[in-house]
Amino acid sequence: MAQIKSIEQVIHDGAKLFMPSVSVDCVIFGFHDNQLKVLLLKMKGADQWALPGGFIYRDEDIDEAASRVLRERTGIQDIFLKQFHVFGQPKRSDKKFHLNMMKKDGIKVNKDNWIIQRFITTGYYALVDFQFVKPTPDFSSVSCEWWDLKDIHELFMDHKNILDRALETLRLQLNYQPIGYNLLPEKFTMPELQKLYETILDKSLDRRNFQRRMSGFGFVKRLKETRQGGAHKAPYLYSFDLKKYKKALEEGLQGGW
Amino acid sequence: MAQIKSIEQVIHDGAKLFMPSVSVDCVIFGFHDNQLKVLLLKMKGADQWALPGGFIYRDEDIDEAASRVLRERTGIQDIFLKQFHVFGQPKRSDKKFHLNMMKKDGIKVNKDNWIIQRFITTGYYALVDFQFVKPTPDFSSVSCEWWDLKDIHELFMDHKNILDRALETLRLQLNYQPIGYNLLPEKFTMPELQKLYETILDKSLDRRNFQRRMSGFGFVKRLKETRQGGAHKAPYLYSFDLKKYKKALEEGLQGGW
DNA sequence: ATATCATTGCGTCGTTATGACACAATGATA
DNA sequence: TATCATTGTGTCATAACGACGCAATGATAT
Repeated sequence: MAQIKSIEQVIHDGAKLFMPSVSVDCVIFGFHDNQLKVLLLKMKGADQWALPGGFIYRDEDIDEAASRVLRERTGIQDIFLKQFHVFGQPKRSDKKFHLNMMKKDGIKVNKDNWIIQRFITTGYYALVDFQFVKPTPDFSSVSCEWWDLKDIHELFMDHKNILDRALETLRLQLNYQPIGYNLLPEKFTMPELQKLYETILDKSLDRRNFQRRMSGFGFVKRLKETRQGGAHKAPYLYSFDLKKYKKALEEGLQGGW
Repeated sequence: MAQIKSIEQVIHDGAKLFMPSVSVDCVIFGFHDNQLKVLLLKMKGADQWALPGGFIYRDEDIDEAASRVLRERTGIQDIFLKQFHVFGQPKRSDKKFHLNMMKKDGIKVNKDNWIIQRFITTGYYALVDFQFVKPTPDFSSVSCEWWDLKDIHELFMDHKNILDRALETLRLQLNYQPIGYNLLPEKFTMPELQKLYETILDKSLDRRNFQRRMSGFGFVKRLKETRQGGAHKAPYLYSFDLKKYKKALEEGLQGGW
């Protein structure tokens, strides 16, 4: 499984290497400066941004394919990753657009080539610790960057729709998946955790009730250190008790937000 | 899009009609005699039961393909249907098994035929009103029957795994999807609704607290009729106020079970 | 040095929701 | 007519929740 290095290679060898008709797209979430971020690729030959994606090798598990894409784009080995939806409308990819894009880039491709057939894609969302990511573009893109969630309005193909669905899934799974654990660094403050919840839920929460409830769950432990350097009172640092966290999530955190 | 009538036809025309590599499988839930039921197919040429499934026509939405499978197996037009997971392990289908099965059935198939390639399948779960279903086998099966959930132990390929995942999804989405509405007949009793919840959650609930809480949500309305014919006190009939039900589900029913 | 001020940590209070259980009403069966 | 499983309604103590008060902290301004 040699890594793909050019569009030409995909066009030439794709049909042989990969499964036809199927792809994966990844919504990679990070959290930094109290903002939810998404990793995007700027595409070659078009002034558009896209979600990182890829194809499935003929003998590769689809989850492993997504995991591989994640590794290649972020440099991180073990990443929290979940499927959330299959996007299978016949019109979701625009053949003419693809052909034009490649033409611009000086690439010749036959009209019945593997790459411009209809694809059904499985959407994955991933949660990463922002600080460890080394954004790396792939063969189809010129750069790979973190975007602030609120600044993303238009994306390649149906990728904005995919992103919106990922966010919706994140919201629904907040009580069932270790979302805080995977998005935050090992040590974090209660206001940071709250801000993460508020961003995902898109609503503000009462600071004191949030603290009480979160503490009540019993899976965050307060450390003896405080976060220094802020302009005000130094808040305590916390970390997750992963064992207790996962146990609590199995049943689902009780109550709504 | 002519309906497929025989295995021979699929083998012969499949590659032309359908997308390669992708399929759908449906876990069709019903509720009858206070039991959760699943619709299964008994396969030709093998003493095994399988989930209803199908392929995706080259110009068909994947959700529509699942919907079509549902229509053909149940005779019902509008069915509640949700994707829940993609099963994409390379080893999930066993080429040799398929070849043997067809051999038994006296069907010749080339080793590189479309049908025995690797398939990635998208699992859907469907909720239907038991009484309206007319179970109908497809080209690959000799019969189509309702099975009691608790009697299903082994299925074709990885279908038992798919079923288990569907059930897990049902459990997790109980507070977010109109599951009661779609599984129960228009009029139902509170004990019936409770039994449905208990079956899905696999735990018993206090009758009186269940009634209080369910009434408190405000989307079940008590009718003036009672269910006659039972051996004991005749319970009141209820029906859903669909508008209020859906509104409540948007935010998710608060609290756990 | 001292006052200012946003932020943090901890607590109160009234209301509501929850789990556990009691008891009377119903209506087919014995 | 008595019996009995089942249904409808209610009680009560406890826990959880939302809204809010207030003092402690520590960087910045005066």
